[in-house]
Amino acid sequence: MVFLCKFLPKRKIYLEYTCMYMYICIVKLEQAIQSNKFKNEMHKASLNILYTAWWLKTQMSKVLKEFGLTHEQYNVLRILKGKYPEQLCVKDISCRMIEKSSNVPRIIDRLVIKKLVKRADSPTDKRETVITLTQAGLAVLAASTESVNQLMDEMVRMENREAEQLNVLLERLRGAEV
Amino acid sequence: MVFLCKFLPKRKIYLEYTCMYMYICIVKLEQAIQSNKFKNEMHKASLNILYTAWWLKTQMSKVLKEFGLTHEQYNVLRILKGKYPEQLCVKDISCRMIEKSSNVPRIIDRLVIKKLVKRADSPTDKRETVITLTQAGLAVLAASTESVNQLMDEMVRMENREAEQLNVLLERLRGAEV
DNA sequence: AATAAATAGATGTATATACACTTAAATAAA
DNA sequence: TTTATTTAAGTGTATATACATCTATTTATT
Repeated sequence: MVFLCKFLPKRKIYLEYTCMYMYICIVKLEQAIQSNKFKNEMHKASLNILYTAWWLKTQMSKVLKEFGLTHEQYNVLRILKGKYPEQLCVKDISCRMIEKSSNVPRIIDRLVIKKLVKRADSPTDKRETVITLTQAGLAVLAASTESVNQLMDEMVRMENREAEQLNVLLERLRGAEV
Repeated sequence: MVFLCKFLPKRKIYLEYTCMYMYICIVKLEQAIQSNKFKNEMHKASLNILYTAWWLKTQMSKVLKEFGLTHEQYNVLRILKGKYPEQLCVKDISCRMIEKSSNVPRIIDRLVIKKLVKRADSPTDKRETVITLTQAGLAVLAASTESVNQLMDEMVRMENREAEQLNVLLERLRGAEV
């Protein structure tokens, strides 16, 4: 059972939980945002996507925190791993970020301080900086990825077929542009 | 056609677009994050949800910016409207936020400065503050909601049946906890 | 009634997002 | 070859998130 709450109440007769401490296992959107006034199913779906993304991020961040990583720092490390041992410049990382408007130079600043990545000038283009994973970065990434995968396995029990269908629908949603 | 880019290039032979200016109409996740290494369909689905949420927020924020609102400020206004003319305390708003960890007191600070909401002490509980929409708040909300709805109609062409199915799958995902 | 526990809201700090802007370098066009 | 355009990375500012902590107040328990 996964909780968002910091503590379980000591009293026999509980007071109301504040929303911050409320169980994260609430499933229904209507209950999570305490509203059932949706313009239509598409409106509900957009709120559902935003809520599910928050839910996923919150769960993952709890695990990543044990490794001193934020969700975004983890994303940068994974991108670097994807091409390892090749080096990537800041732009290459930005392009691969899930949230495109992330400020990659500053995320890298923090990873450099923790000695998980190294910055160097590019030999081919003097405007560029190239980023490399350090051995420490590789180790932290491996350990945290294992924990994240374990969390996902515990948390989400979805049929492969259902996940496939979800992927189709999400791309259908984004692609519906005319 | 919706762009993320600030400008269209003046040159005949274009240089590469930087990722920040790249078209937002990329549909395929593989292309958007330039990776096709997914552990399984569920892993891909989780990235797809995070990316789609970012995409939705980015699109909506562009519209809301014309009204001087952030996505979160808009969410607070909508929640207040949902119970209008009833007043809500900060906790009631927090519970209804899509992103539960939002810091509602500070979002309200900014809405108060813009005179879109009013703060007052609760008569029944001295710890509480009650928040009310002002006439200006109602007006800005009505206008911005119209624009947002219009955007959604233009942007997303999804069958009602598909949106329903998407809602089922998202709740299935969150509810799959054991 | 006195005390312990919990709540409501606010505040402080580190990190991240959104967006505008700057500088140096690279590239296309004149 | 000179100039205009574009790119890469970084910086500054306002806002938001994540999380811990504080104070006043309310509620349950003793």
